[in-house]
Amino acid sequence: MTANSTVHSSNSTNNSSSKKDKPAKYTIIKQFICENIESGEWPQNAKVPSENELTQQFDVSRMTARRALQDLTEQGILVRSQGAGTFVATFKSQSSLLEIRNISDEINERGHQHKAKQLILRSIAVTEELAILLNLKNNEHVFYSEILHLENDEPIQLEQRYVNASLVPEYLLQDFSQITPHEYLSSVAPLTEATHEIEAVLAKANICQQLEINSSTPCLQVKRRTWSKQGVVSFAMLTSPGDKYRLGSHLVI
Amino acid sequence: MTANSTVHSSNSTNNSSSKKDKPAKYTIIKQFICENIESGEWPQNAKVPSENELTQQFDVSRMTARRALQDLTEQGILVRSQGAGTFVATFKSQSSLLEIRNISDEINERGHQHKAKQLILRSIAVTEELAILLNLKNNEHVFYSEILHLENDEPIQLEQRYVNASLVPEYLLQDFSQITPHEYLSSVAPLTEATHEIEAVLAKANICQQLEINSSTPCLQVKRRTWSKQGVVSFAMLTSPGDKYRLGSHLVI
DNA sequence: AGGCGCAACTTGTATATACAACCATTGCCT
DNA sequence: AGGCAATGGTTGTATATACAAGTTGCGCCT
Repeated sequence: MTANSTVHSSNSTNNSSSKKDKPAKYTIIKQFICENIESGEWPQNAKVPSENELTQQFDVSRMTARRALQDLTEQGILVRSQGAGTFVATFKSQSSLLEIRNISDEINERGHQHKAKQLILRSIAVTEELAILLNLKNNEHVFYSEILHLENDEPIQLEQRYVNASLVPEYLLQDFSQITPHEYLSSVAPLTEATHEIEAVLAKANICQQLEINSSTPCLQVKRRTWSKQGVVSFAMLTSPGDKYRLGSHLVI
Repeated sequence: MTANSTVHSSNSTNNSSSKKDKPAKYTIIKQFICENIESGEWPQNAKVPSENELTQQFDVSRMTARRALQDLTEQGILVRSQGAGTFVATFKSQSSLLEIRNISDEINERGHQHKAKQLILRSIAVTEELAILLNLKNNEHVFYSEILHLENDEPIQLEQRYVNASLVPEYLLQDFSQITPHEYLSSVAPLTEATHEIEAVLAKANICQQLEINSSTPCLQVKRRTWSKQGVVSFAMLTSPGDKYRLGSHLVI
């Protein structure tokens, strides 16, 4: 059992600093540039230091300075022109589109009444597809909830949600007629990212039954994956009758 | 398919430009990777060659191979994990709502061929509804265009567009089998803002006929109003069969 | 059989260098 | 004065190298 020597295992935390938060050099340069733009020091169309100037200023190689400029260009913050220089972009694409909204907020904003009917709430077996969607590793569990949202007592949306159980272990204890899954998840694991796929489909028979529509009604189906810092939190499939519900978004370019 | 004189392929003419197009080495590697993914050779989650393997395979330096992988990672096509390798991303958003995109670019990015068929292009009478939508004052004219977009010769989207004639007086002179309305409007009056409404509907009979679908196929219908500095430039209604087209978006919060 | 550590591999960061392509300005020549 | 060529500065592409940091799996040892 090798109890003789103090097991200075590789995990001995020999690091003096509490966290190894030493940022990369190019991130420091990026911050420097962003701060100057934020503060208005460098207005739109202003010329920013060239790669060589940054190289001297920060005592880094040209490729490092270049990477900072390149990253910010890909973010749409800077514009580069071969031979001319690098400039602050004129349109700062602050794409505030598609904030992830709670359907209960939406309904309330219309002055209508929102109710939620919890149909299913349980742990389920992990299929291969689910493992990919939620980016699961071995032996992680998945919770499943099915909730019907009502607007003035009319079905407006069926929410089928798969949740990474290891990230949200107490999901099954919630009462989703009191709080929506979206609200609960946001409180437990704040969102950092989301992807949507939007399709027009004919819903399956069981969904049609819940939504009280006939099988030929076109439905808007949104598949939404949400991330927190820890990883993929949940995958939700939201189905709404096309004649009762629509999506809206506003994009400022 | 009736051979139509107004049909324009933006895929063929674009790539072989008159200039000498010696592509950069890293773009060749990117193409190689994309082709393998497109063809299904490398399915989702498949491991792609490491930087060192690409270095040998293409006889380039590691930084060049790296750039190819990096670029595709930033496009969301690949996923990289330090120590583990590079893999084909599980989710590739089909189109982004976060930027207002040209359907021809979308189709070309999928490696498919885009054609546009101009059905209608004329001045129309101003209804009250249109006056509200386009925020018209007195005696302003409206142009109307109807264009069918084809992906690999299959109808993919019907674009019905109303344009503020006083802001874009030369709209009727354009040939929209050569340039999409979106491209033309962007060049004349750069966008500053846009709103979308997304619905699932059953399309009207004449639209179904153009899209070559039957009347019970659910369609995704996007209504888009776009602004320039001068005001509302155009209102477009984009109708696509739900079984051929979907919208995607990626939102970083 | 099981746990542990090490080695091999992979990606991340960083430097130094070289040349090509492009832009804007300077200054010369007509 | 006007046109044109040279020049210096800037970004784009590419290579070679080095080390850090993370993952995986093999194999030794207990």
